Amino acid sequence: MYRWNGKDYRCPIEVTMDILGGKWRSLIFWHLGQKKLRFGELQKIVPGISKKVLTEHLKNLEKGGFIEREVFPEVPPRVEYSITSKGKKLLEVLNVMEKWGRDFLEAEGEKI
Amino acid sequence: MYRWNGKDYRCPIEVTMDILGGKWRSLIFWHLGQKKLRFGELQKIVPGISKKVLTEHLKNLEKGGFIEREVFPEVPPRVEYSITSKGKKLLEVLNVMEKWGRDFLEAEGEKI
DNA sequence: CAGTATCCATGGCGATACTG
DNA sequence: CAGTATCGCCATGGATACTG
Repeated sequence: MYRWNGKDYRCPIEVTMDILGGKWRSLIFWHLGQKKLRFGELQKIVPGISKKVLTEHLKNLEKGGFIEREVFPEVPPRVEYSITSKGKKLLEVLNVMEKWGRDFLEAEGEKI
Repeated sequence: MYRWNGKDYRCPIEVTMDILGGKWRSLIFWHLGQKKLRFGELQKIVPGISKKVLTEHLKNLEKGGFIEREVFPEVPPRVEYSITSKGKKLLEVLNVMEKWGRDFLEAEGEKI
C-alpha cells in the first residue's frame, strides 16, 4: 500500500489511471511526446479542448514533473511545452496504449 | 480516422482510454486478468465499488468481448467472470500500466 | 498569444432499498 | 448470491468573456 499526492493506492493501476485518465490528459501528453508544442498548437491538435481545460491539465502534468514549460520573453508571448526524461518513461506506457488502440480500431473499427 | 461503437476516433489513444478509462474499469479488468472471479469476489477485491457500478462496467466489458460471463444454474446463483482471448491482448496493456505505476509509487510514493 | 475568470451542464459514481 | 431500481451529488468538462 502506497500513498502519493495525498491519496492511498492499493493497486498501482490506480495511480497510472489517475495520472493518465480523464478525457484529455493521455491525449495531450501523447502529442507532446511526439514533439515540443506551443499552447496554441496543442489546442489545435487536440480536437475540441477548451483553453481552461487544457491549462488545467498542463499544470497537472507539469506539477507531476512529466512535462516542462518554457516561456520566451517575447511579445506576443510564446510558451513551449515538452516532455521531461521522467515523462519519457510514462510515454512508453502511452505508446503501448496507442499501439493496442490502433490494432483494435484496425480490426473492429470502421475506416471513415 | 476510425469509427467504433458510434464514436469517431482521430487518435487510437482515445479508444483505449474509452475502454479502460474511468475510476474502475481498468481495475476490474486487471483483477479478472489475474484469475476468474465471482461477482461478490470482485466486489470485495475492488475496494468501495457499488453493485450498480460494478454491474455496469461488467456489462460494458462483456459487450466489448473482453470478458465472459458464465452463469451456473444453482441456488443460490453463481456467476463467474473471466477474460477472453481478446481480453488477454488488452491485459498486456494493463500489465504495462501496472508495472509503470509500481515503479512510480516505489520511487515517489510513501509506503504505508 | 497564452492564458484567467465565471458560470453552467452532465454523466459517472455513491447510497440505499428491493428482488428472483 | 447476484443483481435492479431510484435518487441525488459532485468533479470534470464546456461556453463565453476578459486580460497582460
